[in-house]
Amino acid sequence: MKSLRLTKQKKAIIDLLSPRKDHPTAEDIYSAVRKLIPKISLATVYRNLEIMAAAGIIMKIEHEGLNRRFDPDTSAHSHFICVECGIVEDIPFNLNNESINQIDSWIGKRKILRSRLDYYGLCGVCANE
Amino acid sequence: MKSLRLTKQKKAIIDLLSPRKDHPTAEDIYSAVRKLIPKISLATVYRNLEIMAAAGIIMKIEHEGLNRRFDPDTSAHSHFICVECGIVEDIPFNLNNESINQIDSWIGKRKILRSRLDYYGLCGVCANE
DNA sequence: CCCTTATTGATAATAATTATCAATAATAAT
DNA sequence: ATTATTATTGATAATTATTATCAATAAGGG
Repeated sequence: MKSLRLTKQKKAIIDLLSPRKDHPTAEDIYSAVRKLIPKISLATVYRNLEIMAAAGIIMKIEHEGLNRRFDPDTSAHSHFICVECGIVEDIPFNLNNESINQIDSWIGKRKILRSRLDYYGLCGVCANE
Repeated sequence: MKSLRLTKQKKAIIDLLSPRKDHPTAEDIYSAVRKLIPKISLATVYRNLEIMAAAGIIMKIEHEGLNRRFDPDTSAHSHFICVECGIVEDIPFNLNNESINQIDSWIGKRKILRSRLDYYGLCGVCANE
């Protein structure tokens, strides 16, 4: 009977990620959490981020060209990715379900678990250049 | 005046990719094209795939957990990714623009270049297990 | 044909993530 | 409580996909 232990490492990672809106990478989180637990290992950070993502506590987000990032907001929402500077912004609207309904007849035996709608472009700063 | 030369390597890669519906990786294309040009280098395959994707001749597709794949179909279309076996299927419907319109007021100075709507789930085969 | 420049092939380098494994910490059993 | 059991950690090695390097080759223009 394996139990999931909420270690001080996991707690520190969650506490650190929770308030953030900037979708940090594992490396970002590592350098931040090191201020609290200097001896924490990068592997532990990766490991626990994956475990917590699998448990649905946080969300793993992967986008073209960028390395993996993590988001404390697990609700269905879209991201805007600047192709110039790589910033990832939340889009404050939910993905509408029309496209999902549209493909109903195509689905057949397939089972759709989730969808992802993302936007790529230039952020406010990069658009002025 | 740099010109883009359609070398026999590029031609072989396109000819090979064009009829395929299975979204092969660079490695897949490499092993296939080696039957035509045994001495072709993996680097050449990667290089030319990137060049042709940048030129808009083919499309580069990147999805969570999978390595980069290439698609001869450059039209806007969604993909269905099986989280079990990793197969990438085309969804024969276009992304509707409603979600894009919905975020108009949020856009501000941002410039949206493209969007991507993908579905994750279990394919017909994997759903029966 | 020669000259210039793009492209190739071979290989080294990079970089992010994952695996390994002995040491440690947490919980459970006695 | 003390010991036994099991999960987790930290350190580091391994992996793997992709990118960079660079001398050699090939292509096309004049």
